[in-house]
Amino acid sequence: MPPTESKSYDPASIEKDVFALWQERKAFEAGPKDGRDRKVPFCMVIPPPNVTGALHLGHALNNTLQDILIRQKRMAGFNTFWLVGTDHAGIATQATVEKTIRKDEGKSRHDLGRKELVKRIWEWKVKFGGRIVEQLRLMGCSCDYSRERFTLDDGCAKAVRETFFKLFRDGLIYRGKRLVNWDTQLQTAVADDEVYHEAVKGHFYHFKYPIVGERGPLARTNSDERAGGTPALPAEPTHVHIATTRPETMLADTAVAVHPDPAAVMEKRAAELREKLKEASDKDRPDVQVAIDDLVERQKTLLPVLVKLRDMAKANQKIMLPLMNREIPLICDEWADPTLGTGCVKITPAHDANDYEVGRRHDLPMINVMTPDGRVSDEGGAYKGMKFTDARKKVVEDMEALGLVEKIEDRMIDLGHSDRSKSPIEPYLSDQWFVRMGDLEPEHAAKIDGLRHKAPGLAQMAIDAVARGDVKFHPARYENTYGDWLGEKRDWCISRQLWWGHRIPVWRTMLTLSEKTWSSVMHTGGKFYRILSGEFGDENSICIHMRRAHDDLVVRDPARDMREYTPEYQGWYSVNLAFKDLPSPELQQVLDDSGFEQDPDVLDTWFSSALWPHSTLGWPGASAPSSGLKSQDSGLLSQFYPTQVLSTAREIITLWVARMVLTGLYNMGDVPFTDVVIHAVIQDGQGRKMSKTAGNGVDPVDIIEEYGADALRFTLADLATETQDIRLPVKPKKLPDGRSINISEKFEKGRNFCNKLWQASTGFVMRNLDGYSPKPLDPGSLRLEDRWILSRMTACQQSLDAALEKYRFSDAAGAVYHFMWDEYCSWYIEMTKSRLNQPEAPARESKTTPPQPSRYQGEGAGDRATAQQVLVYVLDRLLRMLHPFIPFVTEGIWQELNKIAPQRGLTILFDAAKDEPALITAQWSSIETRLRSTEIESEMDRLHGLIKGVRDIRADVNDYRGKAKQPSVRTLAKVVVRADVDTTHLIDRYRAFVTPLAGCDVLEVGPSVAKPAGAMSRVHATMQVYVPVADYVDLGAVKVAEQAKLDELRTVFERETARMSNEDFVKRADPGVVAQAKQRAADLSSRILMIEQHLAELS
RNA sequence: GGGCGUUUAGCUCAGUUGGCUAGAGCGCCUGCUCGACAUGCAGGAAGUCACAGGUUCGAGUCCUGUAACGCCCACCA
Repeated sequence: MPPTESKSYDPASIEKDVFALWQERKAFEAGPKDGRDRKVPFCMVIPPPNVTGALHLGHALNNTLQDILIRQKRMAGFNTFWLVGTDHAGIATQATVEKTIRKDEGKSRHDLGRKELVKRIWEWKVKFGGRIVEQLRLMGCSCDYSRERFTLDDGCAKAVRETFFKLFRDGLIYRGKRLVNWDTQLQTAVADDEVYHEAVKGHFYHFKYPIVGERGPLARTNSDERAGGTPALPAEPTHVHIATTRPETMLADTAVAVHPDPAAVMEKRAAELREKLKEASDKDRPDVQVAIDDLVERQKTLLPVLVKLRDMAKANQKIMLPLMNREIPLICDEWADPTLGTGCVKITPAHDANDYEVGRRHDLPMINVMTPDGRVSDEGGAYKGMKFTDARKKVVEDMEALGLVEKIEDRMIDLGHSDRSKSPIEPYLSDQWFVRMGDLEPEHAAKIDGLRHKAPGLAQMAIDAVARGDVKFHPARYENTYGDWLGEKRDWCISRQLWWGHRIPVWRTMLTLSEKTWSSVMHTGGKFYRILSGEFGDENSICIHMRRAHDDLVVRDPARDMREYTPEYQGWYSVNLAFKDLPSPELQQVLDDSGFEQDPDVLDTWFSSALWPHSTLGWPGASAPSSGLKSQDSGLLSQFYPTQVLSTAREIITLWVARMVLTGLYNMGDVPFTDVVIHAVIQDGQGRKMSKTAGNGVDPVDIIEEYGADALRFTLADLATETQDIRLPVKPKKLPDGRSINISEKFEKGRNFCNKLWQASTGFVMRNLDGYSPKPLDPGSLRLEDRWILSRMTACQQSLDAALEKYRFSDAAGAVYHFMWDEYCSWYIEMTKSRLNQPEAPARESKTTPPQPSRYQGEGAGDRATAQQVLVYVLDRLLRMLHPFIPFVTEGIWQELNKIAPQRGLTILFDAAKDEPALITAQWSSIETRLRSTEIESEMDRLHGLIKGVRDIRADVNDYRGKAKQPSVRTLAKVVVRADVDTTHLIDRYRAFVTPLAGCDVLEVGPSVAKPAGAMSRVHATMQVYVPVADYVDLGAVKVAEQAKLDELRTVFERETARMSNEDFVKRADPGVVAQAKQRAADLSSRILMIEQHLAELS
């Protein structure tokens, strides 16, 4: 693009070419061959997006931040590697493909079968799975696309098997009956965090269960008690009253519980409430009072009954479960809260998490009345086969028929729903695999190599790593989220009832051991024996786990521990075989013949993502020795593990970050990364989550089309503060093609910024380079403005580096934004214009002052060349600083600049510019502190003060003229500046750019120049600026303006003097602060004096 | 219920160990098509820093409490 025509920057015109250039140069690949010595590694792994997904704004933000980091490090000479890939995302992907198949072919997954479905999903993945990575390219993300990974690829599969095997062998994986959130539609267990709660309309059913025995209604023929009014039966309860929102689960009740000390609980609660009443606000008081009244009533009427029931429970009283006609015990358990409901609670261990715990405490049977598809199971008696929703109606009807329904209340119920299918969750007892997170017996823990730093368990090991500072969070507050969650040490359910994913590498069967079966199973010739004997591998590749059904006797090494038959081995065993490697065909045959079947479940997607940092770098290696489980060096692994930075959203700190730390330590003996950057969540303008369904989301690809990739990136970086949420006002926009998209005006900031840079570079700098030839310069040959911009440039570089160091992206973007716009464009470029426009003419010598020995030379021939040289040099440095944020436009400009001005050093200050054909791998600037000069900056501030003062007066003048409907004044005829000698020299020397920038024809300056009549003034500490304005406005207006100025200053002055007259302030404040205040007060006072004088003269 | 966070200009947000007259971008107002840029230039108005106390010479900043909002976790027979 030749710098001839003047038009706005068009991102689309260069983004594609620039990206191709980067790829051609293989700039993204780890260890780029660019001749630079890149020894120090810098590695990040991308949080793998779901392979089904499309880029959303959260991804855009996160990947912008990562790309900023990696680009900066690449320029700084690190051997950078940004690993990219996608996640197979079990449920999401399977659901997506199942849905298409159902729509297109009307078939379910069961119609297709497991093998076929998995094949179809792979086909789908190959065809559509590349979308999100393509979108990363659109954004300009400099990932190493040549090493793209997938959590279900062979390398990851190998890592998964190895990890599973190790955990299994170490006794950290177990299979147990546990309550899970069951999604009856997808027929899979759903993790707690995949469940959302939603209030739905429901009912609260009060049932009566008859008490068995002499006192109960089953003995007496009649029961006429009603709970309303006075209780007739403190002594003789005949029924237990329970309340439930899920009546159908009563089919699985195995007890009813009452609290062991109801009186105490009620009293304690009452005391709490009375305490609360004392401190309650007026608003809350009535509610608290109601609660107290309720409780008092309960103590009167309900407590005697509960005490009685408690005693009966202690006497092993039985209850008859209606409908099922099953005797169940009345038990004492603290779970039954006497202040809630009826004070008694039905216990359904197989269908409720709390009841499950109660069941375990009291050794109750666990009866599961639900089938995987949400129907009543064989255990449900007459209700067998009914859908749960239908069973509910029928149960209530039947209870009513028996007269056992006390009442039915309407109630809102907060019900768990599956994130995926949106169907209600059923707590369900099912067989699942778990990773043990809690602390182990010390002897057990000591035997596990993977538990580093003498950790007692997996969770604690990961907690300690952060506590030690091996992993740091930014912002630091997220360490709490991490630590709190891990601190619960809840076991991790890793099995999913899906077909898409890493299948659990365990083969299972049941064996009967008896004298009769012994030899055929365990002995020579027995098929199982071939496995036991080590024919297919030793304990480092096969782990055998036997558990006897009736007493949970565990045999870990049957080959060693069960050599000969003894009667004590008799029993039913469940046998689990875990293999580190996929079974060979021969072994597979043996497994088939011996009745082993592979577990049908797949692993939680997070299991493979947890390994992402090391599995993608090559762990466990092509031929990991099966013995030591030491990682085989794959090159990448030793070079890049541990990685440096992980950037992600806070919602997966627990699900993902914590588990990566855990498996990293367990498998590698070291944390997977040293720094975790947690970015904010982008919400819409009302603070709502962006979502497809709500239609309030912004598609980054739309933004790229509308504003350009750089605009997207810059704006996001600019927004990336340390807050937890970012609001982004969203606006719909209709496109010419009729499509409607969401945009946000926020992105205009980024677009405008890129355009500004483009205009300054191609429209100004490059167009003013004729005759450009860099030559050695020393600081003394530079003019004030040259030294000033170099000083400011250095300041910018300092702020930028410091901000990036601390992952403060918004500060980093802001620093470069203001340097480029306010200092380089608004001041420096403007200041060079007079030099560039008058190539041969030396700067005029002052007429009012004799020539001084100048501190700033170069005001003559060659000045133009110097201006060009500095202009180009600063642009060069600016492009380097901006490149991580807005890579496309900066690279585009760099390429043009290379053609026009390939050499761009300040030769004496720096080595001759190296040949840097691409900005992406150009060198990051080091900070040259000797270029920084606060003295220069403050001198320039004085000149800026003068220029702003004159502009200010002109704006005032035009304001008054506008009101009088007179044309505005562009250039003032004359400006008079009275200043001290030093300032006079300064201004005089630089009048060449002061006059045009201020906008005046004549500039008079001197320590004692005559003050013009009828002038507006601006006063500073070292100068007074007077602009005669009688020709433009009437003096009344001037007086008004001056008076306003005066009033403003007086207010501030009063505040300042009040402070100064405060003895305590003078005595106690930091001396520097006091001195500052003194100076300020003196300043103000002299300015006030000058304005007062000026006003007096005007009158 | 537990934890974390937010509350500063009309909007979106900065404001680091307490100390310049509390800032930026957008929007608004005034004026500018003068040779990079109207996606621009010059200037301006606009704030009881949520509220109430406290500590301090001094509080947007620290402490206590209150209110509203948001997020995460747990739980709700």
